[in-house]
Amino acid sequence: MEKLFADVIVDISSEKLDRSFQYRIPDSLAGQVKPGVQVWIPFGNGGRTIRGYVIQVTDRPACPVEKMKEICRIAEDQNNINSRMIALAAWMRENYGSTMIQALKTVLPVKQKTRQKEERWITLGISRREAEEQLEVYRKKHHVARERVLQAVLEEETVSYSLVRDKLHVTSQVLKTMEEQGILKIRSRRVYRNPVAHNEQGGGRLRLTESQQETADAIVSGWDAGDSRPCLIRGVTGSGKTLIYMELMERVLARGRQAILLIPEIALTYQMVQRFYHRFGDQVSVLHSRLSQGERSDQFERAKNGEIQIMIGPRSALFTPFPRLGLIVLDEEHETSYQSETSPCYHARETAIARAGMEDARVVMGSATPSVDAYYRSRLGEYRLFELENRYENRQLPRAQIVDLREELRAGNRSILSRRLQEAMEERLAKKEQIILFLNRRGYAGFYSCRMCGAVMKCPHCDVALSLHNGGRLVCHYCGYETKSPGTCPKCASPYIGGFRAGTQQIEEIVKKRFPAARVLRMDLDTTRNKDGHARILSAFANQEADILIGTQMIVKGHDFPRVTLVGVLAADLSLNVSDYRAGERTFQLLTQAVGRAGRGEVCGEAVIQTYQPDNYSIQAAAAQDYTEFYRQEIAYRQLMSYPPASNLFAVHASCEDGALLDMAMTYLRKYLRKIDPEEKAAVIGPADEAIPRIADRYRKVIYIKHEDYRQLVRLKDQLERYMEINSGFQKIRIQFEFNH
DNA sequence: GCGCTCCGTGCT
DNA sequence: GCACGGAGCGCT
Repeated sequence: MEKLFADVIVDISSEKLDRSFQYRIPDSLAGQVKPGVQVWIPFGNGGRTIRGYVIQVTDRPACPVEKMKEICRIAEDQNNINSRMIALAAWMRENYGSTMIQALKTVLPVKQKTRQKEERWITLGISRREAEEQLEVYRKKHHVARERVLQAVLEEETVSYSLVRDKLHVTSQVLKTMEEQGILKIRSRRVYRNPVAHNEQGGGRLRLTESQQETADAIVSGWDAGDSRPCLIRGVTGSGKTLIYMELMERVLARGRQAILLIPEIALTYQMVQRFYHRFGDQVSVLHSRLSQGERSDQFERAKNGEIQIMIGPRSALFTPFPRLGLIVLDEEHETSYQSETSPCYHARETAIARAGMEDARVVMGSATPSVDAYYRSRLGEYRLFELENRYENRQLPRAQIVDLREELRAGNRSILSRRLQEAMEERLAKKEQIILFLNRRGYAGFYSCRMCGAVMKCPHCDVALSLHNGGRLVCHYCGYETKSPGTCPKCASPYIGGFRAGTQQIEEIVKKRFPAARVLRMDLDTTRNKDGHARILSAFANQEADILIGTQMIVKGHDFPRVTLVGVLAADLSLNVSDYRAGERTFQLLTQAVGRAGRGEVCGEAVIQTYQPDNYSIQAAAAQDYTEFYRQEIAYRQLMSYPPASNLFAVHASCEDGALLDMAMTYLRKYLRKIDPEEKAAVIGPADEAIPRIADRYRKVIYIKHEDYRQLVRLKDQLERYMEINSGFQKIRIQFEFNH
C-alpha cells in the first residue's frame, strides 16, 4: 500500500505545537518523504510556509483528507546543525523509547516565553516633517495608539521598545505595521549574559607532567592515524586528568573545531570552571541547572554563532549546537548523573558516542573508578584505554582500615562510632586537622511509624515511607509531598507514634556529645535546602570554620579539602544492600571517592571504613584503592549472573494510573515476547513491580530481558514497539526502554 | 509562533 | 458605524 500521508512536527518552541500535524504527500515527492526528512509545509491561515520535520509516513489519514494540506517541497539543506541535532533526537528515540517530540525537546533548546533577551529600540523611519504630517493623519483618523508612538519618537528620537509597549500600551502588531510602512525603524541588539563572572582570563597554563603529556600525545596521534574510537583515561584522583582534557581541547580548537566538557552537576564548582576560564578565556561558556530556559538558549545561540568554542556543563550540555564539534569529554565517566531520569532516559556516554559518530568528533572519558561497562569495553578494544597511576607530585594514597562493626557490638560498643574511629578522631582533633564523616545513605532516612500497630506513614502518591525532617515535617523523597507528622496514629489512634531516626542528624548529636569541644557541620537535604546552601557549607568547611563535616554522598564529590586527614565511613554496606546488580560497583565507587578525600594536602591521610560485611570485595578493594582487583571480581560476578556488560539486559519499564490495566498489559507483553522468541533464547524476567511500585499515583512495572546478542534485543524491542502501537490497550501506558542499565 | 476572529470600548 | 485593543483559538 502506498504511503500517502506524513506526520510532521512543526515547531517545538511553543507548548501548543508540540504535536504532529498530518500532510498529504504530493505524487511528485512520493518515495522521497521519509522519517527524518525536513520539509517545507504551509501552516496556519496566513499562508506562511515553515520548516517541518517528518516523523512518520503512513497510509492512514488522521483527519478528513479535504482539510489536509500538501507538503510543498523537501528542504534543500538537510545537513545544517539543527538537522544533525534532529538526527541525534531520532537516535535517542530509537534507543530509549520516548516519543519523537520528547526527544526533540531534549535536544533542541525550547525557547519558551522569554525567548529572546533582546533590547529593541524604536527610531523614525521617515523625516521629521513627514512624521509630523503623519501625526496629523493619525489624529484625524483617531489612530490613538499610533499617535502616541509617533509623538514619543518625535520627542525622544530613540525610545525603548518595551517602554512603548508596556507604558504607552501599544501592541507589537501596531509597531510592526508601522515598521512595515516605513514610518518607524526597530533596531534590536541582542544581549547575552555570561553566566559566570570571572576576572582573570587567558594565558594561564600549567605544565603537564611526563605521563600526562604522553597520554595526551598518544590520544592525538591515534586520532591522526584515523582511530576514532572513544578513549577512556583511568587516572587516580589527583593524577591531573583535567590538564589532559585542556591539552586535548587546545589541539581541537587549533583545528577550528569546538569542544564540550561534561561534568556531573555536583562537580560543577567555581574552582573547576575558573580553571577553564583561566586557560581559555571568553571562549568558554557554562551551563548549569540554575540557568533559566531563556539563558540556556542564549548560550546555545552563542555556540551556534561561533562566539564560544568550549561548553562546560552537566549532561544536557551534550546538546550544544556547535557548528563543527571536534571533541566531547566526559569527566567522572562513572557518575550516575549521566543517566537521565526523565524521558528520554538517555545515557550521556552512549549519546555522546552517537553524536560524535554523526559529526566525526572524538570522545574522551575519564574516571578514577570507571564504570564496569566502560572498562569492559576498553578491555575488548572497543575503547582505547589509558591508565595513569601516579598522583600529582607523587602524593601518597591514604591508608585505609576496615572495622568490623559486628565485633564492636560483641565487645559491647553499641555506638555508631567504633572505638578505632573515636581514637583516630581524637588524634586528629588534637592536631587541629579536619575530619569528614560519611554516611552513604540518602538524606535523613528516619521513617515515622506507630509503636502500637506498626503502621508506617507512607506517601499517598508513591509507595514509599515518608521520612521525618526537622520541625516534624514528613517528606516524600520521590515526589516532594509534604505533611505535618500526626500526633496520634491515623490507623489505631494510639499516641505512641514517632520517628525512628538513623541519619546524619542523629550522628551529629552523637558526635557533639562525644566531642563537645569540636565544631561540627552537617550537610544533607535539610541544611542545603536554601539557595547556595551546598556551596556555603563546603566553603565554610574549607575555610576551617569547623573541625568535623558530617554528610551523605554529596560531600565526597568534587571538592578538595587539603586539611582533611581523616575520613570515617560509618556504614559502608548501606549502599551494598540495595536491589540492583550494580550495588557493588556503586559501593566501590563511593568508598573509593570517600577514602580519596583524606590527605589531599601534604599530610598523609587516613580512612576508617566501618562495616558489617568486612569480607565483601567491593569494600576491601576500596580500602586498598585497587581498581583492577575490584574489576576482576565484579566482572566474574557479572559473567556468572549474565548481567551487563557480560551479557545484555533490556528493560521495559511501564507505568499507568490504572493498576489492573497495567497488570494485564504487561502479562500480554510477556506472552507476546514468548511468541516471537519461541526457542526461548532470551531470558524473560517479570513482569514485576518496580523497586518503588507507585510514584505520583502511577503504578510501575518492569520486564527484564537478557540475551547474549545485543542485536537480537534490539529486534525484540522493535517488535514490541510495533505490537504496542497496533494494540489500543497500550495507549494509556507509558513505556520506557533501557538497554544495559 | 502567528494571524484570525470575537468582543468591548471610545469616539463621531 | 468605525477603528482600535485585548484575549483566545486553531493551525493537519
